[in-house]
Amino acid sequence: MFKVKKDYIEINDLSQFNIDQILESGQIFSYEKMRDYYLVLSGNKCAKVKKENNVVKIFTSDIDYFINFFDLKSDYNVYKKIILENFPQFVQILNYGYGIRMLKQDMVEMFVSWAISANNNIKRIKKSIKYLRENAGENMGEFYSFPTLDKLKQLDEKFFIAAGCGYRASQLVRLIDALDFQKLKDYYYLETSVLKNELLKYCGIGSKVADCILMSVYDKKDVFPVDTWIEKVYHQYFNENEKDRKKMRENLVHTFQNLSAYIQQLFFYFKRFTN
DNA sequence: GCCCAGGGATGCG
DNA sequence: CGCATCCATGGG
Repeated sequence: MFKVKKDYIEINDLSQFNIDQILESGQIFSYEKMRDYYLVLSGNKCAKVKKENNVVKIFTSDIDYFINFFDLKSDYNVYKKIILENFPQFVQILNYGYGIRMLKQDMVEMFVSWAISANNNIKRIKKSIKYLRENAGENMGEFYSFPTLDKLKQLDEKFFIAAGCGYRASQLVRLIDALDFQKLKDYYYLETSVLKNELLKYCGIGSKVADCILMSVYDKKDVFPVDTWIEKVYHQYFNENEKDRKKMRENLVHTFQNLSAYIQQLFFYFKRFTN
């Protein structure tokens, strides 16, 4: 699947790694398409992802971090095979996002980013997070780091309004005020449902945002964030009359179990870019 | 002008 | 618990 070189990671199995699909599947907001590579940011780290002939090269100064970030030790062709065996009706959706992988991202950045994402669109979300990086982060040369938690705690409501966060600005201040780094790390030991109840206590984190944090930070597989796009998929493939997102989520997790988070990304990517 | 975007907080029963 | 209403902002 991959080889570690001196200053980059070489991906040689492109049947389960497509950087365009990974970045456009809506799980990451901090990245930029440059002339001949992608600049991928996570917290205070960065990687340059270059497509070459039959390989993709990930240039970074922190190879171990991005091996984990891109989940390179997992074999997604195994996941895809299991999905095809059990749910052959989704072969088209699976083929469409064949190169998607589940990113393991920066903790604080995800709490803030997913809170900003509520009732928002990806273009505006990216713009706000870029503003946070460039106006409260550290200049790292080629990019700006995501602000540290200490720095975030110094920011006021006005700052988040200037960042384009709209009415979420006051929620963000309350959320950030309540965040405690050690407590967030201790959450790793909690089971999905227990942790979700903890996350729901924070201002700005409801059921959907909690599910996104569970999968992008805490590596939970048995969550299925239901947004407007998943709602459309649900109406198309499951029940066209269902309007209760909670019932959709419960049924989807019950159906897909530990493949839920991955299939959710596939569904989202498919619905967003077809028809 | 309306509708939509990776929904959530609040209040009311 | 369920349910309705309101919420900034920019693009279509």
